[in-house]
Amino acid sequence: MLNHQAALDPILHAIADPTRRGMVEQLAKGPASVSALAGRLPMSLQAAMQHLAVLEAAEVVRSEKVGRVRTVSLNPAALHQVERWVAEQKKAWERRLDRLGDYLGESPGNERNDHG
Amino acid sequence: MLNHQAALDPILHAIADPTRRGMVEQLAKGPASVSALAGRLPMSLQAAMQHLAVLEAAEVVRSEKVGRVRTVSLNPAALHQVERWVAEQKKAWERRLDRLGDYLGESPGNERNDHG
DNA sequence: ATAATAGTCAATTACTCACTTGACTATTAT
DNA sequence: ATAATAGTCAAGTGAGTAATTGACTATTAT
Repeated sequence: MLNHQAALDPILHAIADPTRRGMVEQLAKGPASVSALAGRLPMSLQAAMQHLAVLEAAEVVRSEKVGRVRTVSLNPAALHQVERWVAEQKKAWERRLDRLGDYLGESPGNERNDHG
Repeated sequence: MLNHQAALDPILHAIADPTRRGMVEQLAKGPASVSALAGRLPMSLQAAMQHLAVLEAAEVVRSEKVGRVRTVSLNPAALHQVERWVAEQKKAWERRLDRLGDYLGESPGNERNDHG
């Protein structure tokens, strides 16, 4: 509930869906139109557009309309943010393991947990 | 809907929630009991346990009960998988930019999109 | 033995989500 | 001008989610 990193929320929610993740994978290879993206999917164009709207609201994706075609492209910055958060957690985890190693030296025993 | 990377789905869904992401952040600093995790949160213990169940089902977290206390700890492998997927997308994106650079040489112009 | 602690199970509720269908607007091709 | 293409808006449905409350079981402390 606390504001850890506001934008991560919608970004992660957006890419948690396999349909939307598929769109991101397609877009990683280059921009595409709405119908190109929707074309492969076993669902209505409208459903695909709703997925696109979720991706765009999360700023995982940007789009621009020229004539009657809207071209969608990936915004790598959003993925970058995910990568950063994950890296931070892994770093914290490894820092802890290092500290454990220092304290324990070579004697094997139980880890100390922070319960309470 | 297609099976891109089965386990990513529940993992990303699990960490898309700010409460659960907060738990992961706490666990990155070291294992904790259920009540230690729930303690800080503005919700019932039961609600916190349901979040924990989501994290555990996704294998973002593991837990073991000794006596009356269940100790929860992070499974870094899950975060690793997220990192890998994100890295793959970024790699594909950069590969494309490189190719574009090759084709265009030095002349500035429109990018070619894969519509259709 | 009693009480406090730590966790669990189950049922309910309000809300969100992933679709659907149907009607409609612009743009481009014939 | 007509038709086909590309996208949009809106309303509705069924399933899933995040929370609640209440009742209950083990374990540990006094």
